[in-house]
Amino acid sequence: MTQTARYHHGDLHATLLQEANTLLNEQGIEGLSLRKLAERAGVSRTAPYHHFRDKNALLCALATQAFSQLDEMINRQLQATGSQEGIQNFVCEYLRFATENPEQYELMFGRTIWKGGEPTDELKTIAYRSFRHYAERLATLLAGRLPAKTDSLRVAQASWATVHGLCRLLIDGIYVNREDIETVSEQSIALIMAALSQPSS
Amino acid sequence: MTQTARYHHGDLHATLLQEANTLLNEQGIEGLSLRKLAERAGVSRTAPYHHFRDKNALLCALATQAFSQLDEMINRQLQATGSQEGIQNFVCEYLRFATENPEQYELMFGRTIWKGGEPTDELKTIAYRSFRHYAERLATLLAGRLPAKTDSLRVAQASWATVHGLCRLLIDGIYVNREDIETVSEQSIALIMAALSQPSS
DNA sequence: GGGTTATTTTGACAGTGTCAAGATTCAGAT
DNA sequence: ATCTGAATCTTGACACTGTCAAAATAACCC
Repeated sequence: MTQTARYHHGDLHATLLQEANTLLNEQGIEGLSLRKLAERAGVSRTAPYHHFRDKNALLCALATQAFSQLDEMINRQLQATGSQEGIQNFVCEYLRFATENPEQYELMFGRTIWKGGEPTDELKTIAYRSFRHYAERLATLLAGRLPAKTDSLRVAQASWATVHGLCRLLIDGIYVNREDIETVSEQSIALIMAALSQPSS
Repeated sequence: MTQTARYHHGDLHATLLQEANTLLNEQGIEGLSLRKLAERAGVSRTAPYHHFRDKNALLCALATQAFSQLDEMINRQLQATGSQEGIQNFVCEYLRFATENPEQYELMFGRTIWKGGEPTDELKTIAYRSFRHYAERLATLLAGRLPAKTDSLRVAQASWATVHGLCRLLIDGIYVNREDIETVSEQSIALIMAALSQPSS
């Protein structure tokens, strides 16, 4: 009954998720090992295996959490307000999300989960839903302004890819200047929105 | 003097690079270990350390090779021909480069080298030079067609980020449909070029 | 031939994910 | 209250990984 050294931890599942998150932020994906994690939780090396089938399962759980934050941010930020400004703000917020939690972002979109170990159904669901929400909101914002042959889904994919690409260049350490990235995205949006102002093509 | 089982390998350095490349293509970065590599080269586990200081050094050498291919492709593909078509072809070729050698691309732009282990000076040089070549050629192609406030460097950064983002989504296994990616990039280019046709803004 | 240097080897160490077997505790039914 | 089965946790082990130290072997130059 004493709080130190009881056989059962009490709520290991939650503790693991929490501690894994701080370990992830501190040391990155590469530094996140199950053994370190177990030690931090004050538990044996194999104890986590009774709460997560795999290391992959743990990572997927973390990524799922992060995606739900992102999804919430999308829905909050992309309300149908003034279009250009709204999009500008969203991108700004997206960049902040990625650069303030680079390791989480890497986990969410990195090959560790998506290519290496199979992503959970839960994760796939929320990830694709997040993008669908983005695409829907963006379509609403751009309604009637797209040239005839232009599919709004393609615009959503292209714009997401652009922001994602910028984030990766920054996060992976290839491009370092955060401010530049911001002006790049601003100019891109301005350019495209200028193109969309003119009807048809 | 017999070709089997002589103490000195003869040209281990080159053999290592070559074998590392095939191992990379077969099993990906995660599957590329120095020990497997050494075994394939028919040599002891620590032999490679006399030709490459680190595993990181080996990876950087591989990436440098790949970047020189990319650089060559850029210079070949982006000759000052008809602008829209030329850019279209370049993007197409870039996508091919990335999707046909996904592991090389991952190595070139991935965090393993850029964030994890410090990139070699040689690698940094050729990587940045490749981008500079791209930016210069693109600036030539778009000369006089950009709106007043638009910096051609920013356009280069944004467009590279877009294609890079698409490649990563594909390579990391997040987005799977290769053909979609192609139409996305085509539509993006068409949209932007349409915007650039109108003078000023 | 002798000595220096380059190359390769074996041995070792600290890490990693994960499986198998045993120990301990909890919860529900009798 | 006690027995029983399930949940939880632990120790031991295995096959990997990168990398260092020290010894062995070959090449090369004078």
